Amino acid sequence: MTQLVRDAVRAAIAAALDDAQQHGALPRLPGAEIAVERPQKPEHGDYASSVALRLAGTVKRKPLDVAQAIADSIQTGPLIDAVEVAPPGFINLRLSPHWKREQVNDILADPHAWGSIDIGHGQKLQVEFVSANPTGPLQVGNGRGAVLGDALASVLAAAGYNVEREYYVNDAGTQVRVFAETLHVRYQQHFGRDVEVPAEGYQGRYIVDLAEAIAADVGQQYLQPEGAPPPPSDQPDPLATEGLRRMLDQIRADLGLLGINFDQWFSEASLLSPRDALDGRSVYDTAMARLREGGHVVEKEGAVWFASSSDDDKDNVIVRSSGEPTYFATDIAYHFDKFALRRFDRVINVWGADHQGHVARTKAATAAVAGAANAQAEHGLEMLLYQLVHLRRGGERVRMSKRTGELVTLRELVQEVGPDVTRYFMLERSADAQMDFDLELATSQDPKQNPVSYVQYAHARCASILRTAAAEGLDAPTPESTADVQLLVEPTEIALIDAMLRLPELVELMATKLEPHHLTTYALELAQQFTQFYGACRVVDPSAPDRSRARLKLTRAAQIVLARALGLMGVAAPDEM
RNA sequence: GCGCCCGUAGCUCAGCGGAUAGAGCAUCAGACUUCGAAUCUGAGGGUCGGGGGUUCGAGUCCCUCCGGGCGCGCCA
Repeated sequence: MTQLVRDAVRAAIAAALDDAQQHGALPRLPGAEIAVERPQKPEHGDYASSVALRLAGTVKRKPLDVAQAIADSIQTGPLIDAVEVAPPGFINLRLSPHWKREQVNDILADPHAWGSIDIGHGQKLQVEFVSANPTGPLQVGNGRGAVLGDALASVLAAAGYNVEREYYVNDAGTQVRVFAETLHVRYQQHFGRDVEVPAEGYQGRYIVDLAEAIAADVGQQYLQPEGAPPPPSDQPDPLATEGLRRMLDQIRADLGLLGINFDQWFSEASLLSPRDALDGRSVYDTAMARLREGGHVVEKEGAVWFASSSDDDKDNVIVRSSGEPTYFATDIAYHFDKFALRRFDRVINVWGADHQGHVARTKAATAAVAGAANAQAEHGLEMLLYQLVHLRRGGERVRMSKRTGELVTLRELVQEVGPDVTRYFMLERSADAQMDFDLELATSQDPKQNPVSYVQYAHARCASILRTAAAEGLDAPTPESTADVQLLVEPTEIALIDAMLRLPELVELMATKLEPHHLTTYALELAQQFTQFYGACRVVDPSAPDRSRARLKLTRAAQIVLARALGLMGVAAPDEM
């Protein structure tokens, strides 16, 4: 776990501000927020604060004077080496190079800890993502949610949360019924019966394949007598169950190809079955009872509605006039389960932007149904929306729909370009950015020109240098090594250390704002800094063994941090390419 | 019509209210007897969609217009 350097810098400035007021260099002020940032230009130091610019107005002094008064009181020491004031009123701080070099030893001391911080305090946090209906294979668009959710979960774990990854399996409701009907038709067609897929059924080829695979394995055992009426929907349907099981297996395998594994596959249908812990009632019934008791339910027009107390939303139907619950109703029960029964402190649902209209009502309903049992239900639910992926093939837009059956599956994409490129590409853009995925471009892309290979190459090169050093008989850069990191004085060496030092604060930023896409930019910059160091500094040099051993430590540290950045993205960190 | 998101270099996109707006790709010019050339060095390329406003300071915040995406009470 790493204490954030920025916080130490901020504390030093706060103390200086306090000190300047005590000595009368500045008038008494109400507590001001101290903004600390990383300047873009190296000549502006490692950290900068604009606090003087903000205060100048209220104390009616020139910004530069205020900055100077604060700067004069900043204590330099082992961490802060120099303080400068720059127009129009910035305070620029430089960290001690000696301290920076020592951080290399810290990175080596606990390779798995670098980049881990503790803003989560072990709070129980769930990231729910993908959650695509198990009525068809995953699409390219699902891949974006998959990659985003998985990287976010990794980032939050690095930030000190106790993270669970969950996939909500919609194995109940309308879509499953349509899936079952279609599957029955295809299954019967396989045995030569003259039946048609209903108009609202799934037209896709994959469901024919599924029916044939089942028929090949089990024969005719699910065949109903010819012309028999369809079984009532509340009866178990062995063919549908088998079909769903196989679809889920395929989804699980597809996600496995991307290196994504869930802790929990949560069944929607399980919300409807009785539970001993709830006195034999289902989660669904319990949640609905809570809603009624809380006065959140109104009945009108023959249906049951969730009465919104928020201005953002209107009333929404939870039980249709037909008596059937809506998707929203089971969703309320699901979130009741998350907060009231499983007691998560925070839940982040990663949703496609087409679900934007559900955000307000789901939050309101969650607070209403679970707020009494778990206060976190009031504000602990957040939705991370990602814009949908538009596929193109050349200039042509590819329309996707499970129902019409024109599909570009995630599996096809991953098999074509590989999991690492898929993940990196999906992660490169912010969730808010619309994304065009040109299949022609993606599949023809020269791997040599891919940013992900560049980063992986830097990692592999670290490994290669370490191998060469071992062959030359130089001792390994272990934490016990007596190599002196203070010999790292070249500009490219310090720049590389600077890049490594940024990771903990980046993790904090990503975890706070739920923005894992910064990882790609960071990984690229880190790889560039390493490559520049490599170009400027000979590491394995028998004529200068002490310096070689110091640079080996730096190389090993760079490998560790590159591996961590790649690991958070879920991208492989190979020792050879 | 209303709500959310987007508009930044030729292309794809970063950019926590701060200093001369960045990267990758593409283009052009150079660099391998040297630890991995899947590399490096350099160059060109921008009225940050338009217009107002707030601020010491706006690509970033507010208003408005234009363009694109998604959604809008008994689908999921």
